[in-house]
Amino acid sequence: MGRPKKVRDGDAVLTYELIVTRATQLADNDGIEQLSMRRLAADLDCGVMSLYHYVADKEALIEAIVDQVAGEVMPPPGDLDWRGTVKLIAESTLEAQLRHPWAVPIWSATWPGPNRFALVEQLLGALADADLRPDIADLGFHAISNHIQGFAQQKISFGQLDAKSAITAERVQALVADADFPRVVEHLEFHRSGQVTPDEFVFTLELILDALENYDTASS
Amino acid sequence: MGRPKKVRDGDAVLTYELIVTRATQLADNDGIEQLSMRRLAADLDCGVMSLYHYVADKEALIEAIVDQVAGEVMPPPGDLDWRGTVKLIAESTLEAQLRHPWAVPIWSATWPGPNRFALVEQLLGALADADLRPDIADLGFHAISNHIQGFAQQKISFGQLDAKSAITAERVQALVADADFPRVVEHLEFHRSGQVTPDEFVFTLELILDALENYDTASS
DNA sequence: ACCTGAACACCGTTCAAGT
DNA sequence: ACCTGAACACCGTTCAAGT
Repeated sequence: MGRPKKVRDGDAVLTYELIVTRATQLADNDGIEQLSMRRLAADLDCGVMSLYHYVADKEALIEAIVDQVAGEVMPPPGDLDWRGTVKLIAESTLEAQLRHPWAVPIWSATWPGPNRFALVEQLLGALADADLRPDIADLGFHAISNHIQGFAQQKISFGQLDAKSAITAERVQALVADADFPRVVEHLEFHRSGQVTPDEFVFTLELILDALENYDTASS
Repeated sequence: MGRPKKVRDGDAVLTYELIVTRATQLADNDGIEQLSMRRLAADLDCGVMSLYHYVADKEALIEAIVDQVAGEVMPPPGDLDWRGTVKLIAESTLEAQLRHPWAVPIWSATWPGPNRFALVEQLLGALADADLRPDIADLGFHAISNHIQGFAQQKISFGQLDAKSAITAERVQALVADADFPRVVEHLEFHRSGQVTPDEFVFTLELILDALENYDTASS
């Protein structure tokens, strides 16, 4: 009788969801390079090896927390046209990624989990509604994905530029002082000064969608 | 008299270039996760700590080998129009990245070295020749960069799909069997079957360049 | 079924010391 | 200037053993 399972902190028991959630928080707070099985176990107040009953290895854990982020993306309502649907998916994905910057560089390099597959399914579905030529739809899917991915990475990189990090500030200084790459310096300044339109994300996205639509009508 | 420096393997002496080249080879052969300071030192037949006289730390080494890859990109000849220049830069960058797949996921996440800055400078220069509106040029720069980056990652991911790796094969099987994501499965099949046009890379690139040009002429 | 400590085979890097 | 071994503070994971 009584609980057969070990009880800790009231009713909390070691769980796949708990492990993944906690690991995500750890990555959010300290960066993903600080996430280790040992630190995670210490955080969860359990033995290191207990984790391996819920997760095959560290790689699987990383895949799980990336998919956790993918799970934060809002599913689009069903009553929008395809362009509106694509736009909502893109914006929501970007927001989720910016909430968890560590996920961005590994997003496309890790095997997708169920949440990310669901996301891809939604985007492919929206593009199917556009009735594009199959190869144009495929190209569009990748162009849109790349745009989201690249914009998130860009935002993160430029964000670190203005951050407290004295070492990058020093490096930017060196770059400007060298004067070997005037256009790069100008480009950095362009971004730093906030001259870039605040909604460049959807602006470029619309440009992509226009190109897809135009190509299709032009050739059919 | 005689050589003041320690000589190993005939005339070979420990050198920044030697270290970076060797590290790149190690990453090429065994993957970047196998690249450690200790293995690199063993490869170079020197003490581990000797490396630290040429390289600040492992992060600096990683930046150096990514920049080594950027250095393989062919500089475009000066007598082309801006579209031709952009196309050559893009193709040459893609080729270099596919020769060193490990560099792709970290490419945009690491601080650029001189070779990568030179590359950015060239691309910005080509776009400057196009006389686009500054914000369109900026957007174009990122769209083109994202396209190269995303296409390389895509190619690598799908490449690993057909590779010997039994574990991904198993996972694709599971995905198909689940039938939860019919469009994803269809999309995978589309790529696997080689239905995708072989030059989708330049095709999409041209679509981007068209969009840039069209937007500019339409609004000026 | 769930949990675990000890042990193994690794890491990057500091420090103090050699030539 | 260039090189280095020992030591420190970590890693992920196997294995054998506990409840």
